[in-house]
Amino acid sequence: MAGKVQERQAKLRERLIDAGEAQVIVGGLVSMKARDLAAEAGCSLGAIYNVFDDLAALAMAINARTFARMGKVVAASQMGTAAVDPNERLVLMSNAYLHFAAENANLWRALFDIEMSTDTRVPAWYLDELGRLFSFIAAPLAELFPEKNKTELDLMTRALFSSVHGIVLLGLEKRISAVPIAQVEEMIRQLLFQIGNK
Amino acid sequence: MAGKVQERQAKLRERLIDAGEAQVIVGGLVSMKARDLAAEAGCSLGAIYNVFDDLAALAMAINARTFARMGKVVAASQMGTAAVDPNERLVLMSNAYLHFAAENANLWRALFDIEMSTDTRVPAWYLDELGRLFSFIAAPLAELFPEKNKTELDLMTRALFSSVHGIVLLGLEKRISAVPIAQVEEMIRQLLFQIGNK
DNA sequence: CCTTTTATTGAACCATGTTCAAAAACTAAC
DNA sequence: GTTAGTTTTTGAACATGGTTCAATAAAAGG
Repeated sequence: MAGKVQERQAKLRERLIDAGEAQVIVGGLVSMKARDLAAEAGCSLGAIYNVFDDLAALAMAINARTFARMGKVVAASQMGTAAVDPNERLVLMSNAYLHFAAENANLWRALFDIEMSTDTRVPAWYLDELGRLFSFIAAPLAELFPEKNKTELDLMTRALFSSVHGIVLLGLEKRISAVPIAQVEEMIRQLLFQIGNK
Repeated sequence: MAGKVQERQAKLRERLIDAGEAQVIVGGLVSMKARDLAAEAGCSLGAIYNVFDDLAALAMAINARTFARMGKVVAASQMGTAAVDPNERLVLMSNAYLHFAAENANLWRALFDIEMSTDTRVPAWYLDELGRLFSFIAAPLAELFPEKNKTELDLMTRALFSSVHGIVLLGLEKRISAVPIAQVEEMIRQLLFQIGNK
């Protein structure tokens, strides 16, 4: 049986991702410790490094899961809304983003905690997922601004995503701003309706 | 001489902040190591802990400097612009913020790297500086929206700051978006002019 | 001077990511 | 089934780095 090792390692990978995810949820990325993971996943300390290059790689595997989950949530917010006002579609999408971030605060933060730790390139799937997110935004925007070309729309899409991201980011930062979720929603709604008002 | 020790410690504090700041500039907050700081500041390892509770406290002292410097830059962008169109004033301010962030990337990032590390409260001066930043934004906004009350303006101010912050944040994240500064400026300009268009 | 108090020091402690020589498990050949 | 070779797994050991604290030095008081 050639695939026996592969399979066992795949199982271990899974268990480590599970354990890591659980830990990130309760204590954030910084609380994810190699020895705890090994204990939780029922493997030796070194075994982690048989299936992941380092803990950053494990963190990225967790991020892949989170990103996929978030993608589904954002996509779901647009299901059957083709006829809905584009502005309102953007609000629905942003609220989906906000609520995902609020309900998965530590996992969501981990998504954007990749850069400073290592100097490896961001993996392709990450940029792909981000691209998918952007395309969700671009669709209603294209309806709102049919006169804009691809480049202009692209810039606008990034600007809008970044803006909503910023509002969610600082809105969830209890330490700094401490705004209730409903107010964050209101900020997003205001921003998006201003944008739509040409 | 009673103040002799105080004075020597104050000098050491200063040297440590200098050394730490220099290190953050070149390698980010994570590259700031206790032993390096001691060597650079010409003191023993333990001496750091005579003048700072821990490295997080030193990081905060560096942040205090950075924040003050940034406050000056933003304030300067508004000097003598009382007669200028409020929209344009917001653009000037945001561009000042953007350029400060771009030219002081690691120091600027350190400003927002306080929360996850420790669970101590954000110091008062930090919230004060942030409040000052907000009030700079609130002034042109109040001109643009004279009908809004204090609460509404406050919400709008936060939303706007967060939006610009988000655009700057992701715009500078070379790893993720890789947008030239001029395009980031363009994003901010578009956003702000949309906001002003009632 | 000697004593007491205060400040400074850096070796040691602890936590934690990562490695790698040795052990274990597995495979193939006979 | 046994041996020899190969692959996988292991966890003790290493490297790094923040923090502490007993020991030392400096300062103050008498």
